[in-house]
Amino acid sequence: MNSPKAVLPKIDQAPMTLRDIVQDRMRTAIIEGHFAPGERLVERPLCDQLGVSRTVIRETIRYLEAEGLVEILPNRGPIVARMDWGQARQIYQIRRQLEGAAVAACAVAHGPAFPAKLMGSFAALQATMDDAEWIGVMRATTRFYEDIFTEAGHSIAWDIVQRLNGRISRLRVLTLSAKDRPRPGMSHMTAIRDAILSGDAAAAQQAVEDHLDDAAAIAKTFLSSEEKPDA
Amino acid sequence: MNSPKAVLPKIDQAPMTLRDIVQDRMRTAIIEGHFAPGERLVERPLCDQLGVSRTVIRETIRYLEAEGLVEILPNRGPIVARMDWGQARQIYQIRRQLEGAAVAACAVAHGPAFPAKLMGSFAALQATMDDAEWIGVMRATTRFYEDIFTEAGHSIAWDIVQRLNGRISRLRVLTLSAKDRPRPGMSHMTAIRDAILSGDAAAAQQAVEDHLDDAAAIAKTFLSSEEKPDA
DNA sequence: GATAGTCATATGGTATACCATAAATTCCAG
DNA sequence: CTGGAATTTATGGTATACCATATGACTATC
Repeated sequence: MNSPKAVLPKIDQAPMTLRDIVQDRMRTAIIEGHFAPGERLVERPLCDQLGVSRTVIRETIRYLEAEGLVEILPNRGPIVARMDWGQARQIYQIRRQLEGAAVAACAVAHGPAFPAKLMGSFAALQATMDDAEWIGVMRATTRFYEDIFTEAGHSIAWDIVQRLNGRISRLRVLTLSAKDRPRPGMSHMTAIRDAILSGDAAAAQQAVEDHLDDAAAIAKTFLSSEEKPDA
Repeated sequence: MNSPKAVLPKIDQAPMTLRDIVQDRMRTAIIEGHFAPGERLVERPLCDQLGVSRTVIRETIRYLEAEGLVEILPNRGPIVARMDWGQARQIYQIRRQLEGAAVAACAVAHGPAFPAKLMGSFAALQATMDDAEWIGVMRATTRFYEDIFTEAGHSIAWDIVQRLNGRISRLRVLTLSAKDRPRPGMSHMTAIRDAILSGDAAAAQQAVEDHLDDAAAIAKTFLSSEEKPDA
């Protein structure tokens, strides 16, 4: 009755409620920059655009508020969360700790099937580096790290890191498109991969920390220049 | 025209929307154990109990879902989030990193007014230790750590720690009421306080890690015994 | 003409009623 | 006793109405 190829690979798998769809759409819209930070998220226009009721929109906004992607101004309503260097600095610091621990744990504890898997997601990452699509690079980077966190068994830390990444997505885009540096992260990524595969936890952790220190430094220049045009 | 003393210090300060109140109530109800893990949270009864509309309840549940206190079963609805040792282990591990970093930063960077403040919240904590009210102990502990995180400027990490604490609140109660150990945490707390006030970052971090390793060990015995009655 | 007061509009917040679906339970027939 | 159908229950989803507040425009008075 259905398509002949899809026998029963996945019928539904995810009940995918309307809320989930809207959540996903709005989250990616914010992360990918279709809404600017500080921009108001007016309910009724969103209802029209997405074709859903206010209830769904409001529940979604609550969820994204808890995620830190949206903030509520008293008597004004929700806006896309803003970000200053003070917050970004903290986020990079936390990522440093969590990602460092994850790669270290992964380096010493990965199973026999893992190297092939990591090489795969690394190759995919490398492939995205050629085309200038930052969105593809970000997704491939996410998958690469997801493999590491999953193998390390750090699922909760991965959850936290993903949310933090959502909050600094704008900065990540800026650091990726820093053209003066020819694909800076790639050498760090290679170092991370090699250290993990060779079981060198300390080196892996060091590579992650170097990578994030770099990214934080770039992000700082951007944030400082754009948010302090007066000083 | 108004009260003569209050010229204009603060009129409202917190608009305190209904959602905020309900959120707070349900969060503390879950954290303080008035709802058991796995217990269903049926919307309409909650509406009656709290005297609010479904909208508020639903938005609150979305928020708590994002916080990890509530999970949604497909086609069943929300339940109080469950917890196994695998998750708890990760949470204690993350807390170890974040709290360790916070006390270390606080030790080396606290201002001149901070020692008095910390002594105050520590004294309050000590006072709660006498009466067996675990809820008071938990609140005092929270305030003690809040002072530290705030002074260290780690507000985002504090946010994360608080949410993680919410998810393991049941375990924290169990470790607190472990009667065989006569107030075990207090010596660690004293060590943390002294190390911070003397500016010894390494010692402070070590004390935190010892404390959390202890707590995790106790939690593990509880979780293993109650969740593996068959093995 | 400027200031102050009033009014209208837009938005957020809340409440309620309604429908569809899925799951569990109950009940009936074989 | 067993299998299946019908009912109940709860949720997801939607629409709508109402109120409070904030903002901006408009008007009236000095």
